[in-house]
Amino acid sequence: MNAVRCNDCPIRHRAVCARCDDDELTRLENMKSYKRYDAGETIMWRGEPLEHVASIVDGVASLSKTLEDGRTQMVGLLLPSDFIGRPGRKEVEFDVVATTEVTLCRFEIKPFEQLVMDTPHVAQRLMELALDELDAARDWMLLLGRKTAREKIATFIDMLAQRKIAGNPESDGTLEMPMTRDQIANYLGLTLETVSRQFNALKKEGVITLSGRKQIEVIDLLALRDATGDDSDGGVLS
Amino acid sequence: MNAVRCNDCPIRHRAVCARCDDDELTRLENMKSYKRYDAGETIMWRGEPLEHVASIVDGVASLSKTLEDGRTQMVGLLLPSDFIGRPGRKEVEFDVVATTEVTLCRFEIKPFEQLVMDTPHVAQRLMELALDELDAARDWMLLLGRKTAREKIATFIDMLAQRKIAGNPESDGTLEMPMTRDQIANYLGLTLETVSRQFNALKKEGVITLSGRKQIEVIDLLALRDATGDDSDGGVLS
DNA sequence: CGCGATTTTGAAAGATCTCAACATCTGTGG
DNA sequence: CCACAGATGTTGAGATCTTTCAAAATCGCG
Repeated sequence: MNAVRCNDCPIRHRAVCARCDDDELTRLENMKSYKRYDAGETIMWRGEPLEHVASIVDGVASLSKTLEDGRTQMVGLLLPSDFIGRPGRKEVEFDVVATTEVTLCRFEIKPFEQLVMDTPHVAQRLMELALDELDAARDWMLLLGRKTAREKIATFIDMLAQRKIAGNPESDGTLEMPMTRDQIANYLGLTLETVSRQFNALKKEGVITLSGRKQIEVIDLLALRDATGDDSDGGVLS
Repeated sequence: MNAVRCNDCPIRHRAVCARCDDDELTRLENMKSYKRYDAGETIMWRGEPLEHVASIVDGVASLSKTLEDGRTQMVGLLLPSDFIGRPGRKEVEFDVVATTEVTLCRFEIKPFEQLVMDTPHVAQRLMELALDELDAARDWMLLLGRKTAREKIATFIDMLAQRKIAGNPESDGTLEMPMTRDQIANYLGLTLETVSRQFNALKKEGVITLSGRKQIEVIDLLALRDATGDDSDGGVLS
């Protein structure tokens, strides 16, 4: 069921195949298969042998690690065009879970690794994606290690806002959160109660409004930015 | 002052040049230069244009990020053979500071980038190093987000112990900490007082002994492992 | 030996978590 | 179309952990 041809793919220009020429694309086209997962479904378990690598075509997935006693921490959030799995790794290092409904474009690992050996375009793009993830992970480390609960929540909302703006310039400040309070807590290194309290504190102060379970509207973006604790000049110069 | 020839280099087999053949090595040999930094010296400042990339030949360096009000968090620890800087990036994303005395093997970024384009061996190794850093960053996220102060300290000591054992099999459990309490605190997302208290708590329990400022001896490795909060089977089978 | 830097220790404040009850949402079946 | 049930989210109060502020002790270098 390869409904979508690579040239029509929504992530054609950002995924691991971004730089591929027509020949390379044909080769990928022949080895790919789509697979859909429901929200909440586990895509890969930690320790499982790695049989496929994949690009996220649609939806949001998370990577998480768990301590002996069950405490868990998300260590990555995968959005469309992000890549799952590493050539050269035999096992999955963490649980990969579909946060929303997710569609993957999968490749069997053997032929994909061969492709990476053959085509610098793919290897290069894979490198860029890995470095982007590393940057994101490091920002996250600062958040996890040093930010207060309030700053964590503000940063999280700000991140959603920026992504929304980037994707679709005419934004009215309304956002949809792709996660439950519990998932947000696991993302931010908090408990779900604290997440709830901080959301409602920002609401009480008039920085945001909440409606339904997943709708947020940003009322005062400056106040929100201020609450993140980050340097104020986050690249927003004219 | 290129005292050391690549073939005699202590990190020859692990650094970015690990897979290079003789021709490639000659090319690197011609573009490299060594530079030494004192403990505490800043190697690169955040936001600085990236003019060199480098391998750590000797010593320990750290990457850190800082919040508006001065709170700082280390986001990486660089040991010999680790690589500083990314082809494709224009700026340094964080402060790089020499934790101990450090010797770098530096390459100017332009010719190095050209080399990466030309030689899959270097690109491939760079990719592996980046993925290793990503794994380390993710383990650190779990620590920062979910571990208690006690678990953080135990994990830190265990990490030192494992590195010591890996480097030098006949180990007697005596370790030298490469950092001050303050630096350890910045690494673990704690305050220096909490670091001190947790070290002394482990000492009081007979898990470790402390002598001088930087000497630790691990008395009860099992108890230490137990205190890390990690899965007990950390790859120590057979 | 003495001084500055680092580390330890104490006490109190503050933040987040835990446990528990209650409220609200969503979608399913009558 | 409504009512209901389970899942999700909110709120409260107290416990716990870590930080903060302050002072004293120790280390190691000159």
